[in-house]
Amino acid sequence: MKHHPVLPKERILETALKLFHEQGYNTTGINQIISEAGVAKASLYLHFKSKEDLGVEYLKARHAIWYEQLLSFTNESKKEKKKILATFDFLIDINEKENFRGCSFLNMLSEIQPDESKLLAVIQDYKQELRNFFADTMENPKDNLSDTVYLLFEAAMQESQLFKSQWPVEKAKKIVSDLYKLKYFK
Amino acid sequence: MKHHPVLPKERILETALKLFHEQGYNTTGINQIISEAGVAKASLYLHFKSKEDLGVEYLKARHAIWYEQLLSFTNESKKEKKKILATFDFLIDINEKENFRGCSFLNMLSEIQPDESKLLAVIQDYKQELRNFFADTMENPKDNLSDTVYLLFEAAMQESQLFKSQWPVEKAKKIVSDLYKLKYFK
Amino acid sequence: MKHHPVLPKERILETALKLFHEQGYNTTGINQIISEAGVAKASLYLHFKSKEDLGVEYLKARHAIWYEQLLSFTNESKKEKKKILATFDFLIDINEKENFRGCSFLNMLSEIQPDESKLLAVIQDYKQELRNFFADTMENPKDNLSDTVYLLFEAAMQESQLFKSQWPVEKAKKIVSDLYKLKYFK
Amino acid sequence: MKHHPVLPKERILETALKLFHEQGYNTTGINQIISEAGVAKASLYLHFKSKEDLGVEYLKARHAIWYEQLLSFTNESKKEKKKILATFDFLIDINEKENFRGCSFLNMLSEIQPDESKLLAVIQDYKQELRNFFADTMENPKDNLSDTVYLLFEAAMQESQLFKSQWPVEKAKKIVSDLYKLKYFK
DNA sequence: CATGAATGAGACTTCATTCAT
DNA sequence: AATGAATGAAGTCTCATTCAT
Repeated sequence: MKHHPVLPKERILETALKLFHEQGYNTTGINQIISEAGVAKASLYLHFKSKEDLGVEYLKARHAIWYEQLLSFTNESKKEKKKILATFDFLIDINEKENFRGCSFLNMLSEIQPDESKLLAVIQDYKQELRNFFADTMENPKDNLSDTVYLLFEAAMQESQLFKSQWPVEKAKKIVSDLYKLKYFK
Repeated sequence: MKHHPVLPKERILETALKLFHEQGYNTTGINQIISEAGVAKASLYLHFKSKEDLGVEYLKARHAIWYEQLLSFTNESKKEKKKILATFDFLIDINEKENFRGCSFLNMLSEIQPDESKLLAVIQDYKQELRNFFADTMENPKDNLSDTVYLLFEAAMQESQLFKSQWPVEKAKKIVSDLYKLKYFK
Repeated sequence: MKHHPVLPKERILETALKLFHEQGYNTTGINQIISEAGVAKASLYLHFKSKEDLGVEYLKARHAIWYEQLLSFTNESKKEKKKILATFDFLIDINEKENFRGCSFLNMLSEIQPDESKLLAVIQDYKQELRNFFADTMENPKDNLSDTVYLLFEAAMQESQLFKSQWPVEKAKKIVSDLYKLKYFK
Repeated sequence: MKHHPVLPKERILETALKLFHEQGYNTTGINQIISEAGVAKASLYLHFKSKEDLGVEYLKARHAIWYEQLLSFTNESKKEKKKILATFDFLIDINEKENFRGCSFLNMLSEIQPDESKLLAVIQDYKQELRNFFADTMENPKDNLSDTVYLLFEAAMQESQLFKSQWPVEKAKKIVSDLYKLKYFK
């Protein structure tokens, strides 16, 4: 646990990234983080004002990674429908790689208290960004049809975590595909 | 804190019902529960083997209440479409009454660890029951179209908790209504 | 755990006999006893005034069993030396059967507090009885030579528990045998 | 309870040394230790991983003190016989000073469970060291005669704790003295 | 910049005992 | 004679945070 090449701050964030996602925010204690990061306790509080602050940085880092992966899936196609359907392929991929741990942001949402408003604001921002992504990707801006996809996407993530199965993703993908055929999205 | 009229076991469960739902499972300690229930600590462990066991009983009680309320909304109509749309009215009602605390079951899902398998099993059971409810309510059994509604319903709950707003429910309800008009559900 | 043929009081004592000896007095809780005996908690306090009282009854019952086994070994011979040496054979036998749990009385001695005087008195009585047994078995009353055997016997029990090995018993037996040859015991 | 001069870790160990020896290991709770040491609970767990670990440190510290006292008694003589007999004088002294609390190591032996293997290993080590001390002190290595003394020494400690009396020590000492006269030890 | 020591508050669980039925 | 419910006290251990160095 000693003499890592990277800086303490990075090690802390990396470790938090792993543990908060795998075990949850409340379940992961400061002690486990510093122990696995190989860092002194005071060092954590030197770089992060509080656990909530570390939580915020965790969400930021997680968002960056998550979003990049999403784009790498959607950027392979030019057509709207293919781009949209590719988002569900991304979910299948991440479910497999991360063993159905679901959405980091929704998971933290369930854990936070009313007084942890910083965390809530960050989560809302990133989810709004995802809504915007779907809206921007879909050509027809009329009537927020993109939210249909957004809601199905969110449900797919949540339900595959719940049932530890890919069926919700596959079903959501099929629903979206059918709706395209039905000209639901004009 | 003394001389309550009801039995200790009931007081414990009632208090847990309130606190687990309002504050979350991990955030709510055994001490707060017994203090607010006006009961000795050993009394809790007399009636519930562990906190996880109390959590299971909480989910059972919550399910009973929740499901009854759902049915009271859907039973007001005879027609399928109206029944289905009424489920979203139920969400709007409960969001308002409970200040957007979202779904007890999904919230707990985010908090539990792999070793708390009893809790996961209970959550999965109740969600499967909800899936079955939609399937049974919708006449056309072909192709599990009912899961479209199920997924939108789940997303509506989750997203209204996230944004502290009714728009996801209203949007989901409109989507379902439009799909009926489009003959999506045959 | 239900509908045993024997009386509750007997079941409690039998269970305590097993558990106190195997696990120790303080380590064994009242709850485990009643659970394994299949008896209500109040039933225990109906038949035994307190845990200490149950402890006293345990020592009595244990003594009866232990002493009977000891006599069954010594009664096989008529000669003093053979009788004495047989006591060590008894130790070897009981060590094997009970997996080196040592002496119930000395074990409890280590656990009791100054205020548990009833237990101490019982232990002292039974150990004095053992001293008397050696004194009565050995013909020559002069100078309490029997205490040499008593002390070696006690040490053999204690040390075989400590080292989880029969060597202390075998060594003690050999020492006594040698002393006989040396005419130490006249 | 505040502003003690020595470091918390030392105060904890000192207090444990006193309480474990006087009251026993299981009977002495962590709460009493920190209360009498004037230290926060978390401080105990900062310096000692668990109660068992504190128990190990207690045994180490106890051994150091005990052994030093033993040597101070035996080092006063050059001759083997006098050295050996001095060990029993040491027992008489410690019995008096410590009010017949017996041997810390044997007392803990009676309390520990099979899963507390660290403690058992430490106890066995120190007792083996004592065996070696007798073997090294006695010139004639033939036939492990030193174990005769070791066993009598152990019994003397145990039995004086049991009977709250010096007679077992005095008797053991006399036996050893007689054996020297008998040329038992060659 | 980095650290190990120290802490108050609280986590979950079990103790031996009593009481009303 | 027998029981299950109820309890105050205590059990071991961990929480997020601060401070002097």
